[in-house]
Amino acid sequence: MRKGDHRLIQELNRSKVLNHIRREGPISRIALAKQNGISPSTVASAVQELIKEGYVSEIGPGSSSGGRKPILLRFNPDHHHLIAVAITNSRMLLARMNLEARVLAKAEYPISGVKGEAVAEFLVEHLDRFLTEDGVQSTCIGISVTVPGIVRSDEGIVLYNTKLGMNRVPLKRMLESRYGMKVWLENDMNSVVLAERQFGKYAYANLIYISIGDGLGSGILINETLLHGKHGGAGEFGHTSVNRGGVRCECGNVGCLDSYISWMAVYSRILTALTSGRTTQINELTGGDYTRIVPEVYKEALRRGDRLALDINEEVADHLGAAIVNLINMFNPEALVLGGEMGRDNEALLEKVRLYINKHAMPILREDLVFGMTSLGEDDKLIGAAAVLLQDLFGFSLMES
Amino acid sequence: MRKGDHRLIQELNRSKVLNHIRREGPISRIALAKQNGISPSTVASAVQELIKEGYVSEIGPGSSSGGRKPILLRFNPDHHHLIAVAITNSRMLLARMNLEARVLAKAEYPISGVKGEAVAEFLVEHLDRFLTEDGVQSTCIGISVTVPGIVRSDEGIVLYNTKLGMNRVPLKRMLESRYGMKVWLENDMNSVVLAERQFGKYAYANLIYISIGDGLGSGILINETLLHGKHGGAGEFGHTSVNRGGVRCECGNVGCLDSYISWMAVYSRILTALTSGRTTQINELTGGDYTRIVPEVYKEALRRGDRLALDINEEVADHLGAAIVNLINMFNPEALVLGGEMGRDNEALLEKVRLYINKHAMPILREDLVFGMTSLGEDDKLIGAAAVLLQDLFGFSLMES
DNA sequence: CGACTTTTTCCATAACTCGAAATAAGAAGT
DNA sequence: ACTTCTTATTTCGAGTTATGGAAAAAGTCG
Repeated sequence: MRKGDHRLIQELNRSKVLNHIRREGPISRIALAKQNGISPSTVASAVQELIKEGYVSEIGPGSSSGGRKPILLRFNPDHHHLIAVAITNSRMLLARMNLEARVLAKAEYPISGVKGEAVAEFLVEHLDRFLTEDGVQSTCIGISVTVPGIVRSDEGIVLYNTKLGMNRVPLKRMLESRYGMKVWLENDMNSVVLAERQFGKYAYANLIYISIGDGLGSGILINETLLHGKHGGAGEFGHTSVNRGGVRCECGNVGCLDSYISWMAVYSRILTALTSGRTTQINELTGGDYTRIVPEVYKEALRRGDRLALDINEEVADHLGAAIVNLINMFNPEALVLGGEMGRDNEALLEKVRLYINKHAMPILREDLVFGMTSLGEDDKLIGAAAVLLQDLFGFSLMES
Repeated sequence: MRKGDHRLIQELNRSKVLNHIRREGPISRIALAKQNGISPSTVASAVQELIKEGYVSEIGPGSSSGGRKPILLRFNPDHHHLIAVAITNSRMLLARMNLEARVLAKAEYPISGVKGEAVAEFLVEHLDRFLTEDGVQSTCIGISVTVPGIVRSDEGIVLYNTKLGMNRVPLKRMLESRYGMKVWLENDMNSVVLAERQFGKYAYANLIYISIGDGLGSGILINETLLHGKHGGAGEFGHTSVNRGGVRCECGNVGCLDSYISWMAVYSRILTALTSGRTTQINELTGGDYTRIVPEVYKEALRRGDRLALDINEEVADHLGAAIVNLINMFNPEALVLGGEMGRDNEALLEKVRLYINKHAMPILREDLVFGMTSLGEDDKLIGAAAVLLQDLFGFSLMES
């Protein structure tokens, strides 16, 4: 924990002023002073420094009620930029973003056959090219990387990722020594829940994000802070056992939620139905080509009211609902967000799960619970990477250094 | 959030010094300065104040390696005291305790037939008498109360407790206005997990306490901070559903863990076995008197290797094990502690659950996981109440005031 | 145009930490 | 017993930062 010295009070006040401008701006110096309980002189000197560093700009006079017009200040998101990297199990996204998590430039590369340490090499190779682009005026704050799997964000190590075959890869150290910039590393689900809070429509301090894709993952925010657990392994929602008599999972447990409601589970149920000759609109949507059955097709079938899709959806919703009610009882969150390839835009699923929650969760815990669909677009993991960096850049903690 | 001013840095340094003496003392001023990165002069002035207030005492010279002997300082737990109140569903405990959570004086009253607002009156009545005891020299810091049920500790309100019939009782406000002292209020399980960390043998920042008694409860510590959730309703471990086809629980869910492994569930299974004529040592232990079947008897039967008790234990361990593995996957804790009437000293259960964990939890999450029995005695909830107060008294937070 | 308001800037002051020096007290060698 | 060295504590001046009040700047309103 930090000690108390003059640097501490100055950094704290600076951080309070900057975040207030970020969130409530445009705003005048005097309003900043009043709303934060800091004296006008202190605000003035903090603002002076922030302007010099390019984080804040004066945008001209505001309106007055009989006196000097205030000089309004706003956060300036474009004087600096950051590099966001989102690694998924199938592709790698690179982006240059501004301090409001807007994508300024983007590149995407499929990862196929690249495993283990080679993933880091693959990243470095493409990042080299991406970073040497011309015409970038603003200064770069650093690189923020999100990866699926178990990540020790404090040490910057990818501890464990089956599909990419990564095992104790010290990605942060590798990138920092190569590029001489500060590097952040975080689990992808964790990054997205931060992003939903900061840049989405879920500005809650106790927020849970649930992603249904080829696996099932979650990111959990408690008192504005990510739940990491001892090794960064918290939030393994997909390996919650929902059936003690179920099949053994690679994680060691039995009847894992993952094996009931991930895309793989849905896909195999569709295949079983198709091979047993059941009629479904999925056939028309794909022209009978099994390889063209993807989450989008399934969701389209749902929207069209296809019986098979609806049946599967019902089953998924039941399992998911039960698991989510357990989450609600354990965490008492303010809001729950559904996302991932299977969750996104899947209104049918959202509604079914909502019904389950209303029927089974404790009234006091669900009455004012917000339950909704992800509000970030397809760049969610890039925005997540940015959110991780920005939370650290603008946040204030007694723990650091 | 607090602003940065001179008071902040002084309070922070004072808090660092005091806690360092509390945890590492006896210790000299110079060692405090070195280990905290604070200058000797600052330490000296902080210590001077702490001595004046009675929190710290000089205990004489330590040993030297060729120079002036250091003056050792120790935490003085007896210059102040606090009042701890533990309300359970069946009785009320009052105690005067010192700042090391040692019980100095204790009283116990059965609560029978007292419900709702009357519980508060009952408390006040006995507390009046307890507080007017003679011979108390040290100054009283305040009153700390623990209650089962859903508690809004920030607002000091007992939101909800079925068995005591309490509903939105503003206990903190009531006691503060009557006694003119600061009052703390916390859920009982939460208080105990704090106590296990501070005064028990589980000094982990990420700790989960599980209590099996007439109900099933948990207290969860994340990064040294209690998990409260939005309304203080987090940690309702007993209402985790483990069987979607199970019986409906009063909480609204189905197949709650509570209905499988609480004392009520065990008791009813014993009764069923007895009435169906099964032979068991429980008969000998109770002389056939069903009303004398209590958790202690069941645990004694277990120790004696009674077949029925062992069978029930196996079943309980299976359910509990599955639920705990889910906890491990969600929280990735450093340590898990088992307590409560059914858990305490129940080595058979501990071992069975440990086996289940080793078989089903993800290796990376369980390898260095500590799983053990509660280390606090029967005063656990009183020590818990003290821990809640002391955490707030000695801890430092940017949030307060 | 003058009186009044509101915002911003400037400056002397107070509070606190820090580092160096002074003081205190004991250890070790002669 | 005396000197020298080592370590701990205290003292004091310097440095840093917030603060409150005064002054300046820039409006509004009649």
